[in-house]
Amino acid sequence: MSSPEIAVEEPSTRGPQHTRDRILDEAEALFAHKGFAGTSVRDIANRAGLTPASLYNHFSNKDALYRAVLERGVQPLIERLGDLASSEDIDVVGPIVIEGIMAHLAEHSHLPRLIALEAATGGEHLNELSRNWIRPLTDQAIAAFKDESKSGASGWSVEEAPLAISAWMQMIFGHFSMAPLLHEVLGRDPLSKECLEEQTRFLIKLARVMSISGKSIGPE
Amino acid sequence: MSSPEIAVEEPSTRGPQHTRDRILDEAEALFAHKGFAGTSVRDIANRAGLTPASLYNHFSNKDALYRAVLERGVQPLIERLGDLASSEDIDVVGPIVIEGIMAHLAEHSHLPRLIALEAATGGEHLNELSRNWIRPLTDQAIAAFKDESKSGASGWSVEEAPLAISAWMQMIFGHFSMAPLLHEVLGRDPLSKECLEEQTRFLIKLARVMSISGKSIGPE
Amino acid sequence: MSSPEIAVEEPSTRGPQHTRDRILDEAEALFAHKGFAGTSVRDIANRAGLTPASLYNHFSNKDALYRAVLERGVQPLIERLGDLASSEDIDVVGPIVIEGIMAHLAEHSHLPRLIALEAATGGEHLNELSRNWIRPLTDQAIAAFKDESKSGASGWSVEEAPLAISAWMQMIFGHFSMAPLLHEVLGRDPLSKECLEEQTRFLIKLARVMSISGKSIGPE
Amino acid sequence: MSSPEIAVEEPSTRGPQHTRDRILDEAEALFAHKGFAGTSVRDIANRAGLTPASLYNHFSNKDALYRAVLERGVQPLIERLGDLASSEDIDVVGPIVIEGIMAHLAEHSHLPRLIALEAATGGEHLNELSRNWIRPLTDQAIAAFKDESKSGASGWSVEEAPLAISAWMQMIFGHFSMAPLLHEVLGRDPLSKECLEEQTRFLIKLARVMSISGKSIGPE
DNA sequence: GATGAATGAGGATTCATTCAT
DNA sequence: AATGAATGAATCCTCATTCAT
Repeated sequence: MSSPEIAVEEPSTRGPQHTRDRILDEAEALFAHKGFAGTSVRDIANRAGLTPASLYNHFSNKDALYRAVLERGVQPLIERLGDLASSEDIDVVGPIVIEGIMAHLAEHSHLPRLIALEAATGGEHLNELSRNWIRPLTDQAIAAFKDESKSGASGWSVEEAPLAISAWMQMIFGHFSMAPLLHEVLGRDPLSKECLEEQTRFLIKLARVMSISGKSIGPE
Repeated sequence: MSSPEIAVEEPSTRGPQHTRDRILDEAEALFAHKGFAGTSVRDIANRAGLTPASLYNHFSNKDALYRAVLERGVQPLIERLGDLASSEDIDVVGPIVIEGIMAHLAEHSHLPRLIALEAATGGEHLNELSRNWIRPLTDQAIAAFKDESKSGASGWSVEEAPLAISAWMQMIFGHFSMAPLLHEVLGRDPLSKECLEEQTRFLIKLARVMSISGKSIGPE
Repeated sequence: MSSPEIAVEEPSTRGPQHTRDRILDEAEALFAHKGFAGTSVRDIANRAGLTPASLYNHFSNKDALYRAVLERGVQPLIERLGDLASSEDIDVVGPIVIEGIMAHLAEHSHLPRLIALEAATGGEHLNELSRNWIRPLTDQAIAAFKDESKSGASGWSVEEAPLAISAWMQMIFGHFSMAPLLHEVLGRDPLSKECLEEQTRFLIKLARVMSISGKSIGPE
Repeated sequence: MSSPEIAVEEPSTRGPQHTRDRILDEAEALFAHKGFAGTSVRDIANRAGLTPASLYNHFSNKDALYRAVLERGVQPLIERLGDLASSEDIDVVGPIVIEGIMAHLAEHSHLPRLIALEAATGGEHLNELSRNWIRPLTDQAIAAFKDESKSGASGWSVEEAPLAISAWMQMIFGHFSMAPLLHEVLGRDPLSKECLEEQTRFLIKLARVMSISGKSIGPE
């Protein structure tokens, strides 16, 4: 139940760095490591250098804290993805998007785990999480995929769009959310710089394979 | 914290069907839905028609119960996979393996969620889980992939084997472990019969695409 | 909480040696080591090679078992003491009584601890314990002491009889009931053969000192 | 299991008198009456006017609480004894020491019972109890006794020092630790003022007898 | 903003005991 | 005579939360 590797992001500014942020940092790390139920308010508070009672000066609830963590973490991720994806030429943009996502997730590796936990358990916040954040994104991606498949260039049918997007989501998120398992199974830390680069290259290559070769094959 | 949809597998034979199995059934469902920490022994016991105290006549611990759930669930899965995968012609076997896995997971959809939770949190049992069950499987799959890539047929290099296997793992497991999220995002239940069939067809097609077209492209 | 040194008296006749006695043996040892509340029926049963349920075929409750232990242990002790003490010439008998008591207690060292626990806590059974067993004994001893002091030989007054008897009781019982503490404090095991012999000699000498020198001093 | 006679030391100042001390008071009384295992945290808390949960704001453990009780009780006792015993002329000081100890124990009669329970069961804390508190004291007493016996004045040999000290310890502590039993057996409350005075006089007399008459007798 | 103290609800687990087999 | 399974009550302790200071 111990998880020693949880790093304090900015230990330099211990006192300031606005308490609220310190709480959010620790909460994010703990929620990602132990899930909502497995994380105690006391743990979060103590790690942030506070009494549990003091924490309630900043967040009204454990639940509100959790939501705040989710929002603070997910919002910029989504924005970033939105920025990256809102372009035209998929062939050109694809690699850039993939690289961008991977880089961002690498720097905020708690998030995919957080989302994976929510996704698997169907937690209470899954609803707003999916409605507010993820759904807009996937809708956008699905639309883009459909555009391309309609043009007949890819070899994938329009109906396959959700499946393809889902598959990509899983491959990208999975690399981070299952990092502890992959580390044990593959013998390498998926979050290490080189491993991330490899994975990024692999995904880019896969994207190319999927988009090009679909043509020459046709539906089944 | 709501979990209305948890089904009792065989409500017909309430009394018999040996208590121990009833406990394991309920525990599996609850652990998969709420995680280890989020699941109370009382809940499991009550659902199995027992007092918490009685449950301790069958399992010495919440932890031991969890391990038993894991083992009972994972072992046949792994065996099944092993059986399926131990054959020769990948082009022929591939689809069969994929169909087999998908069918099995569909019938035991708690497992992927259970594993995803363990994988994300790096729980205490992750170690034996990976060492005893998952690692043998991935090692086998990686070896098979390497064989094929060495023959030069696939267009993938030997070094990419772990990445590919990892990707496949995530796509297959992800479909189940993120089912609640996908349900919300895509508007369809990933566990519905038709959705499963589509997904299976999609993965088979993707496998074909990857193995054939890799050739005509080469490394990056 | 472990107490490894608890010996099984007769491991030769494991099966037979009438279960009931095996239970009593283990119960005596455990009650003496951990007190009534600190001893669980399960522990006793398991040590006796039984299921707790089976134990209830021999004793109707934990309490009845405790009483049985007390009785089986105390009765022969008291009888022995009674035999020893029912003689005339204190100067001659004294040493024999002391030796006898010490020898008996040495062989049943659980008893003094058991009694000390009851005595200190004023447990529920203290009443019958004192009324039925101890009181008759002390009354007898007090009477003997009074006889002697009346004769003017000892230098102790009649009123001091209870105090003297009490003191002797404490010295003799204390050597056994505080054995664990004395072991730590004095660095020697009070139950070892040589230590017992020393203690016996010391007490005999003390008895002589008390009975003789009282004369030459007088009441304060 | 009944313990009707437990007195609340200072019921006057119920609210204040710092909660922590109230807890310690009640815990001391209960531990002494029922032993560690027989005392429930709930009981202690309720008697101190608290919820069990609140008690944990003051002590992290039942065990920690027990240790605190032991320390708070034993420390001043030991200090007192140390003060009393650190003087020169045994013939003069002896009575003063005995009176001092008896008076102190009379006012803190829980302690001897507490120690007797630990001593009899060889509890987990016996080790530090003996090492930190009791051993220093007995060592000092033994040294003093040896000094005297070396001077040839007492008639006791140096080797008998531990036995003598042990005997005295048992007589003094025993009077309090076996108080409930003695009350039943002797028909008088050993903690009553007159009984205490008698016992004190008796012990002083006994000390005189031992130290003086030893001379004229010699070793056996 | 921070905290010590308080608390009701609930956590896992053990207890002594029963009963059908 | 022995046992596996069941249970209500009690065990110690943690939880999220509140409130006066």
